[in-house]
Amino acid sequence: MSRVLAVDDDRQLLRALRITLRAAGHDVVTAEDGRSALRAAAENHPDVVVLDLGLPDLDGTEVLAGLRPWFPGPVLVLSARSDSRDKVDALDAGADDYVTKPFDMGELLARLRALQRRGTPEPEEPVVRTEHFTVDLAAQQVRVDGGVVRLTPTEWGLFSELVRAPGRLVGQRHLLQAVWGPAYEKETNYLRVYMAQLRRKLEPDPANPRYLRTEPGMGYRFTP
Amino acid sequence: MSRVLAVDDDRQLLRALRITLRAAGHDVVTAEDGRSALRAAAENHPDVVVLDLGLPDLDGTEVLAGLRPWFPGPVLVLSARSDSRDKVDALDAGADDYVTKPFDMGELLARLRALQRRGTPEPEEPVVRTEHFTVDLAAQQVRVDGGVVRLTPTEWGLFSELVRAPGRLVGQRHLLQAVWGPAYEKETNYLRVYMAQLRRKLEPDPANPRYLRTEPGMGYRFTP
DNA sequence: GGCCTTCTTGACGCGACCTTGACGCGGGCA
DNA sequence: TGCCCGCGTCAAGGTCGCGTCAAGAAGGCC
Repeated sequence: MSRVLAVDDDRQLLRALRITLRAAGHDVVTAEDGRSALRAAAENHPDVVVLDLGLPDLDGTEVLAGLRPWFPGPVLVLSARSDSRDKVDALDAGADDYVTKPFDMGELLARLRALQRRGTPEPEEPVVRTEHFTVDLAAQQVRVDGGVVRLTPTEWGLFSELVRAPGRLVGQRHLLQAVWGPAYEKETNYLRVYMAQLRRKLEPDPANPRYLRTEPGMGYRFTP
Repeated sequence: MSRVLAVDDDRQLLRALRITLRAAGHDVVTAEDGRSALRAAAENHPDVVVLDLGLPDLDGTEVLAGLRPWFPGPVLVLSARSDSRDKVDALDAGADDYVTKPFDMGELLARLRALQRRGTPEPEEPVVRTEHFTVDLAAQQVRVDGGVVRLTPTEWGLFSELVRAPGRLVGQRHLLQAVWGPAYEKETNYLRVYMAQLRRKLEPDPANPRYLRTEPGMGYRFTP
């Protein structure tokens, strides 16, 4: 989902962080001291940083100071010190959140979610364009020559499955299972009927399909 | 500097908050329960909200749910409960930070600074206009041809869910879960009844809906 | 307590969608 | 050359989902 740089000199905690973050779907990079943390951040371009304040070589605020001028993403600070002055210093040095050890992993993940929610407002706009039509996967809408074409639920299920794998061959078993369910893996005639309908609605020349190609004996392929 | 809405039923704490925040240069608005908090937020358009979870009338997450759809700014939650589950729930409900009572005022101010420093990346339009009516998401009000049209709570819940995703298809399961709760995911007849009422109130020609379109078998779509 | 609004629930007709079967065509193969 | 399998096309039947109406239940306000 996103790349996290985790910095801590406690190897056991670092291992726990790596496992937890990875299980939550993050790509994890680690560092055990301040200098390597700054180097790792510059090299790997993480989306978010989890930073322990008590590092052996640099003070936590120094790492923050080295990070902040160029790193725009959220920084969550971990610390064993619960004194308010430490929190204020870290937050004013550029940290976005401050969690005192020991902490609950679920809470850490929730705070990371909250930070990321604010950080990246729009993840992406999945729109696929071809010469003849455009497909908006988020809005579930297809336009042909500017006009909106309505697809039935089954048609959309089949079509979106193909559009999500542009240029790639999608097996008929995979399509049948994705749209109709595992019990229909043999009903290849369904595919024929609905592919014909899709071509009639979308292809400029339905008899000679250009975008929705048949791979005999294998499956179908969407070629933008 | 900026306008802060502070919500707490403890008048003494509320007074301390007002004094501290005002000394830090903020414009302060206060509320003592959930309903007046939502009203005050809609009327005063604060930049940031400090919200106590233990309110007498509404659960804290309900206030968050009422706030989040249209309020883009940061929300800092105060609570006497230090259980991790409470924190995770509040953060996932849309809170940006969670501070347990008792807390240090300096830390609270530092956390508010950190939240405001990150700013509000979502400049979401609180007002949606069409040729026939205008929707004010903040004030929860709809005007048709200049006249105010009253919507019942359920009608508004359904309608706002659609307006918040203009042009996008919203699945019936999503709508049912958002308005009635997860236990009602199968009651599609609710959708039919209330969509008919909304069309009767808003559409110029309810028999041929122009803005609230049906996508058979999938859901509904608001097209501005 | 009585009135009003709002929500829930059921029934019914209609149209669209899914399913199913039949047929023709073309390529691979003996 | 004749057969067979896979694909495309078409049409018809049955089912399902949607819109509509109305009546009963629940809750708030005077």
